[in-house]
Amino acid sequence: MNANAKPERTRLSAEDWEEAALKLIAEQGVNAVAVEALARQLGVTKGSFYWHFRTREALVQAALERWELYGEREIISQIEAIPDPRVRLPELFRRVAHELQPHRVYAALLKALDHPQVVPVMARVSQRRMEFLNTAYREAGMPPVEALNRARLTYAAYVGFLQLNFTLGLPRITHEEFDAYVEHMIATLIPA
Amino acid sequence: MNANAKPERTRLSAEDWEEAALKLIAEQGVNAVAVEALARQLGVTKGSFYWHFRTREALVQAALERWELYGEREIISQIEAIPDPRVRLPELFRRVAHELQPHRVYAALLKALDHPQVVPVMARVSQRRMEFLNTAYREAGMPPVEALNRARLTYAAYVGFLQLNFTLGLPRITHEEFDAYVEHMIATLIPA
DNA sequence: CAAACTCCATACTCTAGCGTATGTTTGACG
DNA sequence: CGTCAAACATACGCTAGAGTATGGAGTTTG
Repeated sequence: MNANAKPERTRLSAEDWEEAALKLIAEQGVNAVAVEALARQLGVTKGSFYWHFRTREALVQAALERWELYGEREIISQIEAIPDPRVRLPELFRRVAHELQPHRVYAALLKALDHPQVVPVMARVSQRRMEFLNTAYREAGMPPVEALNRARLTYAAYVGFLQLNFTLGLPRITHEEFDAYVEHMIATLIPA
Repeated sequence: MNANAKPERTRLSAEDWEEAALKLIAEQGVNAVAVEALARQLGVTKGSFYWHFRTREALVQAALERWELYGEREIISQIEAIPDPRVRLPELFRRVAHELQPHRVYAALLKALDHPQVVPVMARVSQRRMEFLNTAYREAGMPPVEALNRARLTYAAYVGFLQLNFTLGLPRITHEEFDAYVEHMIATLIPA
């Protein structure tokens, strides 16, 4: 409950605020990003905030852009390193399934789609990921039109899963059940 | 811009407020449900509202329960009337795909999943629908475990589609493309 | 070491939106 | 046609949270 989560840096930068905002978004959603609350959490007051940002909206914007920029480099590059295209997709499914931490922000943003600022960011990110899936399916030997639809379907299933299991806590699925579900997805959505 | 959208009923009931709230939810989300704004829209003032409801929260609750109760009777009963189980699923897909009006509220609630009141409602509704899909797959001849996973996958795809195309306005899909996508879903998710 | 800039505290204003208190109209019914 | 309760108006209080004004402490630089 204390305000000293971070090792008590003496002075803050704009990036510190953005990181804190992102953390708060992941934990409590975009609406929870209030300047005074954030300031308390960082051990300072509003006076600090309004030196770094002109408005609250500016902070949210900066945090979202930061997430869009640095948030998803890892997985995609890891997957692209896999030579055989036919191994790539199942591997992608399994890795995404088992590293659910990076998806926290994405899930939080999904349920904050009221907010006008998050819509364009999510649109861009989702679009890029779907195009990645699209080429992955084509490289696995699927004809173009079918690949596009399959990419849409796959990504919709991903988004829907986040909503149904992260946000809604539908009847808590067990680990074994979850693994079985993932394998079922692979069997259903990836061509033999 | 005038306040006389409805044929100017002299006096209102609680149900009128609930309906208006639902309409507002569908159009602008749950957060837009403010009592003074709603009152203006109905041509009255707050004084009326606080006669019918004890609090704003009570209105939202009543509106959600109303939606949960009366909102989805039609489609399911229509589908259950189809005798052949193997025709049922494709038909369900196509009808759901082409009557996107009733899904407006569901989509609006999906992006309002911050709000604590909507979570249990959405959990119940989603759960029921997934169980409906589950039995549908079993009756179509699919083994139980696979049927359950396929139901999860199908419903996740549905939810994700709403998010990606309603809320985010991803590159506006054409009618022909959309029909092709639906047929692709049917071919992929429903056993031959 | 003094000027100048960066970072932050304190104290304030302003607005939106919920809720309350209390008076006023309408309409059904004896 | 008077009565009483349902339905509404008006005016107010209250809080949360964004934004402002201003001054001071800490750090860098000439």
